[in-house]
Amino acid sequence: MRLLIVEDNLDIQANIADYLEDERYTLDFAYTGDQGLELALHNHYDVIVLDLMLPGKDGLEVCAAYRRAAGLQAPIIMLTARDTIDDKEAGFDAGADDYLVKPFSLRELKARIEALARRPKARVHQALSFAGLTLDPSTFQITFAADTAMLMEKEAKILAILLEAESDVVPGEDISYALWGDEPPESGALRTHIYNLRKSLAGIGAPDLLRTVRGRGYALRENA
Amino acid sequence: MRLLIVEDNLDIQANIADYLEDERYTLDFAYTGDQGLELALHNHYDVIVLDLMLPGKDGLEVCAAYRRAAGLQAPIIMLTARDTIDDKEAGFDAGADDYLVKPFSLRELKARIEALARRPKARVHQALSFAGLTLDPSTFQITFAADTAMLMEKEAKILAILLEAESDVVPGEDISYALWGDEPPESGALRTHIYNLRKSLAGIGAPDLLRTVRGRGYALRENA
DNA sequence: ACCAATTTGACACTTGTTTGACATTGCTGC
DNA sequence: GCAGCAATGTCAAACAAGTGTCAAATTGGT
Repeated sequence: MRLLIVEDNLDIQANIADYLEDERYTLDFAYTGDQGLELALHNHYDVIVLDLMLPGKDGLEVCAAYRRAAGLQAPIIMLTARDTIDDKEAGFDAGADDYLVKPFSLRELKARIEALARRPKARVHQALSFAGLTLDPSTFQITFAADTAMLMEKEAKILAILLEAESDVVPGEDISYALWGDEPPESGALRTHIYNLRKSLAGIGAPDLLRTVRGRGYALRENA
Repeated sequence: MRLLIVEDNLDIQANIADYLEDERYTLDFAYTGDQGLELALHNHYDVIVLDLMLPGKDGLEVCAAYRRAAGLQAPIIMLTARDTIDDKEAGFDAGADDYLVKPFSLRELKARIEALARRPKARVHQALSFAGLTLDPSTFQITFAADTAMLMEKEAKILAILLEAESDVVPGEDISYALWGDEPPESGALRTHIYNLRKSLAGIGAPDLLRTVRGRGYALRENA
């Protein structure tokens, strides 16, 4: 089981580490809210233990930001010295699953971690859609009317960008950057991907949905 | 949202009723452990609030009995006057999802109810099975139609992970982490285990059940 | 030392991506 | 209009990374 502990107090951190770091747990630590959020977004954890008062982003902000990021939904235990009802409610509203007031017993922390971990992981599947076309960003499956098809990763990513932009024009350069970052392929691979994406769209009865705006980029067409 | 409140103290019951019985909640009440278990087993609740000290069966017994009953896994909040760590641990061990010490704030109760309710419903640790394939996680025996076979530990663990994910894609990295933690074998041992697992599946007449999603992981196939 | 389970490593195969050569389109200024 | 030209479309072949395969070596327990 993999845990993320976000806590700036080194004593508390050491205590938690001593108590939980047996063979069944693997712990990652963060000292600031930003660091914690970074780790949480780039790794998979079974449970996240999050202090409320942190340097940088505080626990509530980290919690809310993490919950906004799709696809990542590890249960969160808030840790805090305060214990007013308002704080607790704010914590739960931000998306925390449990709330523990300092000083707390390590045995209780462990019990609550295990209670949360045995709940099944929440899955977030929010589909992107526009003009009758739907894309599931995690499976790369597209749906138009009754037809479906699978896309390759790059094509799906391109389509996701265009769907998010709705009918706005997206510069090819932006798409290129989203796919490859600073170092895009030298030869126009993007052209090929657009070509393949169009073929897939035509295959499910949505031809001409993806239009070219010469010199400015690509966009989805409102009507048909 | 439908709640079951198992509590023998009529005052507390009335308080909870007053506070929670708005349009968003429907409350059922039970006064004894037996009555509570009866109701819990025959109805679907989103959350169950369970007092620890009850006439007849106490909360721990009710909780454990409910958890043993397959198919019913509403989250349970334990309510109690005691607050020693041992009691809490006993509660979590019995299968409680949260624990609240009397006297408690009704607002906190509500916040915790909502935190539990928004988690997806737990499935019982029913024998792991999917698409006609069954795995006994303790003996590593798999069954498909009339055929059975034994798996090695690693292969069984991989299959268990995939079965839990149902038809979702599980990244190879996640499987790797579950098997070996931070330090996976350098060479692709996972590939070999997948290979062997496939051979075992083919041996009992379930070939092609385990599919590869290139670049993203492995998953079980719904149909064939 | 033996046995079973696991890991290693070499190699073959598969598949998504990129390349490059060429065709087509749609501007621009003459 | 109509060159001229840059941007874009088309497609098959080449590439590289990911994955499958399997036998041999290693590990860890009894």
